[in-house]
Amino acid sequence: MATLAEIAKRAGVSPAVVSRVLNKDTTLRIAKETRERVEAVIRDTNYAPNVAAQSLRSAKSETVAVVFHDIANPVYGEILRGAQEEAERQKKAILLGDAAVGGASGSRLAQMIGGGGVDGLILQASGTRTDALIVQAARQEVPVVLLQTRLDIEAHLILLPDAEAAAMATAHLKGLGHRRIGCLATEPGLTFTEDRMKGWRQEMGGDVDEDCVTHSGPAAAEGEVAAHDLLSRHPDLTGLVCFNAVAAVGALRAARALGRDVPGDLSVIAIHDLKFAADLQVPLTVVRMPLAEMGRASIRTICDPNGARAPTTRITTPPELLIRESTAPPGRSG
Amino acid sequence: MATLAEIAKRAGVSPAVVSRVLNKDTTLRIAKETRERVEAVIRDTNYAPNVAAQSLRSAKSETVAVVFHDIANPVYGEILRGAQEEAERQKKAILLGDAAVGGASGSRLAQMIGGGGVDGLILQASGTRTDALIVQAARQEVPVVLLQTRLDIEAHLILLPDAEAAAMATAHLKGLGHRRIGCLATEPGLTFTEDRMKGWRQEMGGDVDEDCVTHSGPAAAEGEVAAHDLLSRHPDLTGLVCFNAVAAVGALRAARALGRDVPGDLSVIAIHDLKFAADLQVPLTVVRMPLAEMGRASIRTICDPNGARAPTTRITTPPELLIRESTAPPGRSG
DNA sequence: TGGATTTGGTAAATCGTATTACCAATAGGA
DNA sequence: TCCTATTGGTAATACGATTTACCAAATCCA
Repeated sequence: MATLAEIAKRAGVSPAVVSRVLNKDTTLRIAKETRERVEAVIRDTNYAPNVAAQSLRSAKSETVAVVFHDIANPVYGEILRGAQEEAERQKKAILLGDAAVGGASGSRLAQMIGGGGVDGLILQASGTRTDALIVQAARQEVPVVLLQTRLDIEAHLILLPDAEAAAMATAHLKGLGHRRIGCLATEPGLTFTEDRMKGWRQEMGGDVDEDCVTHSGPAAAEGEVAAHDLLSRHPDLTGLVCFNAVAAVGALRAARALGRDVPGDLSVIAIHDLKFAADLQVPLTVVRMPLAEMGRASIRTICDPNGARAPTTRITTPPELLIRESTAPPGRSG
Repeated sequence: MATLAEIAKRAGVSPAVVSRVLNKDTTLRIAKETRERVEAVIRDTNYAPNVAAQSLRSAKSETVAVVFHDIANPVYGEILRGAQEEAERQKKAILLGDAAVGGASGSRLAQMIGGGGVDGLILQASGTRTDALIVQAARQEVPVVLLQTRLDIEAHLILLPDAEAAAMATAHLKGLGHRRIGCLATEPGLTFTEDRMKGWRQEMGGDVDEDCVTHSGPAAAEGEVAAHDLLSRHPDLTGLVCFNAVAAVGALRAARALGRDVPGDLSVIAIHDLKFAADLQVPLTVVRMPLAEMGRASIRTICDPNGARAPTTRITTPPELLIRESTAPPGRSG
């Protein structure tokens, strides 16, 4: 394993020269031949600087931690993809955490955050698991970026065009002629849930019946239960806006179980796209969110020295309506 | 930011004592009150050791790099989940790489691998992108674990029960009475492709017609093209074994385009499960692979000091047949 | 020839932790 | 009283890169 000192010895110079050549120090005055000799040794000894030493010296790790609520969630994979992309561009590495399986205070990730091993923390998750991480981050003054989740800590918040997306979905159904439209929302109290509710209400105008709103977690099974209940209580609904596509798959199951044809008897539209949305039993109409852009923005915010200080970023890339086969004009029962 | 030296000063001892208390050095003889005093200062100053310094000193990072071919691939997410789980148990952090968007020689990940910032490298991907990483790993004598991909380098190889899975899928179709069974295989030359072919051939016995085998990449669109071609050439096929579930979704599209009812005219079975396999237009019968176990094994191998030296691990957890609705006894055309 | 610049570097001090080797003071034993 | 253990620590160094301050030798200009 080569060290700076060894390279220096081989090239017949001091370690300082090697370091300054590597880091392109413009204040270094050096003879052309010396530089070439040093560069040659670096090349053919295949030298790479020790990152721990660099990190110790510079108090920077060029690494950012990204913690998800559930890595395997098909919707959020795209955020990670965007983050990865931007990290590559900014020459940062990504330390991955999954709040579902780890991240508690004893975890290596927590140690790294608390021990200066990370330049920033991006959280898509919230809960007791991640609280430990936030505490660590605060101690080291590591900037924190929250995705979609307002918390009472000093952190930068990144939001999606949630109200727009919900409005867009609702408008699509209204445009088709639907009036009695239910809402399968995400968990109450969450930042994005409230924003989407706002968009939905706005678009519904006077037609809103609070009893036609229900909430569920982001799993298909949860969506199924909630939708089953809602559709049983309100057989007159001809449209359903789902705030989460995975939950919407559950809603599709519920509709089927209740013998309601989609889109014949019931139109279903959801926020977020799914990889196989087009291959579902009923190809699902969705409003696609700029998730990759959100991932990119999160890394950008961490890397921009002032970025994490500003309070909020709202992604402005507009959501995209992808019409498939789960929505249609209301039929005989509409 | 607290350092060892500061803690030591506050507690009125030398840094050595603090370090040895933290690391539970049993050779340290210390008065009970002194220890308690030190521990108290550590606690209420909320001290956490600097990881870069530790890493520099110990030449260990407690970090493992995991590089995927495509993070967003719904099939392989489960591997990551398993790896994450085991990493948590072993107190390792995971540095994530995606060969699709980065990982080239200039990337921070490559720098970290080459600079001793990583204790091991797990590769699910192969190709020019990852070659740079392998070179870096070799230089630092970082152990490499390959998932499913035999390469001509010094590395530990982890394999799934590929032959068994293919045999199981084929046997399911034969058990239903199918005889003319096609095979939509993965790309030729790959380790797991060959193993699955072996399992398929074995189970097919004499019934195998080489012209009924085709290959495709792991994307739905690729599977669709290949399957469309195969099914057009061989309209007599009543069964299709797909080596990859994502490609199988494409095959389902192709069957539909050709007007072939699944499972009425054609039974389709695939290797790997999909999150929404049960919600597809035709719920897909699959052979589920122990992917999480593979992820766990990869971390275990890295962490076990002798692990990466042994040449190969074959995961023995048996694949699991999940019968849904894409397979049935051959109909009128069978 | 002498003073000022420029050229081409180097020495040394961090960064924070871990560990080995050592040692003063007290206690114990005869 | 003197010698040996034991107790309870400490001093010093290495890990590898970076950077600031400094400086000898060569060159230039008059």
